[in-house]
Amino acid sequence: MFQALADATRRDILIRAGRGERSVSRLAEAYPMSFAAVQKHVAVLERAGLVTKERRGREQIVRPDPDAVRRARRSLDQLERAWRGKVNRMADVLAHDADLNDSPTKGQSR
Amino acid sequence: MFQALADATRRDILIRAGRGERSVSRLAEAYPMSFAAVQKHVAVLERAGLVTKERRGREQIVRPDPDAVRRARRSLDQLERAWRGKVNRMADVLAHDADLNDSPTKGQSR
DNA sequence: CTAATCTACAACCGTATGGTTGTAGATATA
DNA sequence: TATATCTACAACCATACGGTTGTAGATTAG
Repeated sequence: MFQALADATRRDILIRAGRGERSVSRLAEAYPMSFAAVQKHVAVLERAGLVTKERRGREQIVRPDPDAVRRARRSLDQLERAWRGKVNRMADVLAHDADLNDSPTKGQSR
Repeated sequence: MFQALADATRRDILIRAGRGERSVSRLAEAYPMSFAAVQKHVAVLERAGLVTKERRGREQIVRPDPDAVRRARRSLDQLERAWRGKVNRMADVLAHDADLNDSPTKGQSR
C-alpha cells in the first residue's frame, strides 16, 4: 500500500478520483502520459485496495476506498505512538549507555 | 517519503530504531542481509527525513524523527478529509451524470 | 604499533517499475 | 452496419531498486 502511495501520479489520481473525475480515460486526459500508463497506475491502486473500479456502460469508473487510507493512517499512528516518549528519553539512553536491551526482538531474522 | 516507507525492512528499521537499538551495525544484525544493504536502507530513511544519524565514537547512531511520520500521517488525513462525504454521495453523482465539472484542474498537465 | 570494529562507498547484478506502442474486444453512436 | 470510444493486455525498453562483494578510512582495543 505504501508502495502504491509512493508514486506522485498515483497520489494525484487518488485526489482526482475523490473529486468526482471518474472514468479511466477522463483521468488519463489530465496527465502527460499514455492512456495505458494511467491504466497501469489505476491497476496498482486497485491491487493495493485504495480504489475500486466499476463498469458503467463502456466506461470504467474509478472510486477511492476511504477505508484503505484509514488503515494506512492507523499504521503510521502506531509508529508514532511507539516512539512517543521513548525518543524524548533518547538522550538519556545514550548518556547512560547501560541498558541496551537488544535481546527481546533480535533472533527473528525475517 | 512514502517511497521510503514502501519497503518492509525499512519500516522494521524504523520500529527497531524507536525501541533503542541504535548503531547501524547493531541494526544490521537483525536482518538476513549484508551490512551494506542495511546501510543503504538507513540512507534512504535519512534522505526521506524519517531518521537522523549521529556520530558516537566510531558508531553511527540511528534515531527516528517523529515529525516526519506526523507529516506523512497528516497528508493521509488530508486525503481522507477530502473524500469524506463526497464518496458517500458518489452514487448520486453517477446517477445524475450532469455535473461533470472537469475544467478547474484539467489543463495543468504537469 | 597492530589488530579488530564500524562505517562509507563504488561496482556490479537480477528484477521490479514506469513508461511506450500495438493489437483486440465491448459498447455506444451515426 | 459501420465507426468511434473506452478498455484490456501483451511486448518491449530504460532506469530505479534491493541486494551482493570488495576496498578503504576512522576509531577503539590489546
